[in-house]
Amino acid sequence: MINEIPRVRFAPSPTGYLHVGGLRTALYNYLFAKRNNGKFILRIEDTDRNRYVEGAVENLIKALKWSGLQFDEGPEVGGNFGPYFQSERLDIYKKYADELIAKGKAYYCFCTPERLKALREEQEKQKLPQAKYDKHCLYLSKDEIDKNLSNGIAKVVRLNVEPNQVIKFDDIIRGHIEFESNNIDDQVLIKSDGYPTYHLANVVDDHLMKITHVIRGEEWLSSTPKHVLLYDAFGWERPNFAHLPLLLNPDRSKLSKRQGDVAVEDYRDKGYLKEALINFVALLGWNDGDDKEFYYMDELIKRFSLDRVNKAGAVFDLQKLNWLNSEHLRKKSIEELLNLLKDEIQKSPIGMISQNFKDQKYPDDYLIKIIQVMKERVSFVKEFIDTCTYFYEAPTEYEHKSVEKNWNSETPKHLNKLKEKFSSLNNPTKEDFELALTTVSEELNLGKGKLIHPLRLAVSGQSTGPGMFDILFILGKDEVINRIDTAIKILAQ
RNA sequence: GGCGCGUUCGUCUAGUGGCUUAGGACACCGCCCUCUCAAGGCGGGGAUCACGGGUUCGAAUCCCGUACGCGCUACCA
Repeated sequence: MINEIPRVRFAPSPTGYLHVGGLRTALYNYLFAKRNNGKFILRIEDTDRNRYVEGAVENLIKALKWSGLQFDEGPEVGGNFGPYFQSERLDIYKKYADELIAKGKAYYCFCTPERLKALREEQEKQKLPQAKYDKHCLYLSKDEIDKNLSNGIAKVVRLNVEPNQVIKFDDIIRGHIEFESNNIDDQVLIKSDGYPTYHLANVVDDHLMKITHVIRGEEWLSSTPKHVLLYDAFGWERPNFAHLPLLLNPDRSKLSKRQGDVAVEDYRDKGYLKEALINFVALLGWNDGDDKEFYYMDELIKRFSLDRVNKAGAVFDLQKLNWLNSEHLRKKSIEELLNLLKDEIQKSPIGMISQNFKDQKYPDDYLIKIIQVMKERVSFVKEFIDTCTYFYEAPTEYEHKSVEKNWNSETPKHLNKLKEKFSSLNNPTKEDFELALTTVSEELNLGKGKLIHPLRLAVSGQSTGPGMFDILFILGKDEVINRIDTAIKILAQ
């Protein structure tokens, strides 16, 4: 055990998408593995045939890869401990279930769903502290069992929980925990369709796959004693357990679909950077004991430790995610941003932008200028487009409030004057534009602001944005003059 | 109902018995900067550390109880 290399697994059931809570669990497993030179394994827990979803595994793997959580063993990449789909390991579970039955640690149960239901109702009526299976089939004679078996009567295999035991284990995050076996049901291990339940499958697989640390959500804490019982029944060494606090909705219930987006894919599609999502989710339940909040994956790997994982659940706070997204966006190089922006423009639903891009009307150096002036003003890549569409298309409408405030009967005259001055410029720089405007303001004996605001509105249609001379420079002389002309025409109406 | 886990500003959290008049971040508010919007800088409000008892010279920190929240309680995972 001492020099064993750590092996951890992320074992989701394929529900169709990767839940952000699952992402956090996967991330902590991944970080733990990388930090300790161990292996990160992906295992698909697809033992519920009623919940089969087409394409779910592919989506899951895609989302995991997008997030940067590359697994060392699992579907597609293989490994020495496969298969990594539980649905392909049925014979293994059967073998171990048989072993348990032989040892008297498990038994066949032929009770019908109807009997079970009636039993539960009866127990409820009697106000028994907890509803449990009554071990009826444990006391079937050998002959009865054989007869039922040979007659093909539907059966399950149940764990034989001995009463009056105290089940103890240690959790890395929560410390020592005890359960009384009297509170633990004779859990079904093999369902009547021959598939195992989670409880059997995860124990068998974790043992066979040599998992050293079981790092999973807190919702599993209550069933851990069942797993412990299984390890003990098999005579296997128990792995270390670490039960992570839950991710919560704003109302502090378990994070769910009904109260917002829960799929990693949702966040990806909304334009969140994977770096930001990872950074954010890492901080939901873990910190390094200092004030650092901005992390890249490699830094997380260096710093992560299960000892510093919190016990209490954490609310998924979008505002902080947004902030981290803008932080990560700003740290990106121009080249990276250029590629991200180009991807985004192709998808742009605004006006002719996407088509113009395909017609190569936005050369790289043009986009780079936009990025340079907008970088400090955006939180999402798409905002390089939709908060400053005027860089891509001439404005077709002008912000109403700003029109009222900044355009008046004098404006056409001022704009004309500016147009004249700009016309005389030759390939003007930002400074040339500024000098020209300053000159006009002196000639007109007006404060610069009296010209800047109306002009900003004329060329951008908006009252907010980067420095106005930056806008002029990026648009270029001809475009600026065209837009001034348009504004003058509109003002004449 | 039973069992388990949890509880520090609205949110994420620091804090592991004296360094704490409980620190940081997000969000919010104000000021500065300024052609606007951001960014940045400065400042502000905001936590009787769930509550009640102990232990101790001293407790957010240790113990007990209570309350509240959450999770589990399936032939789901």
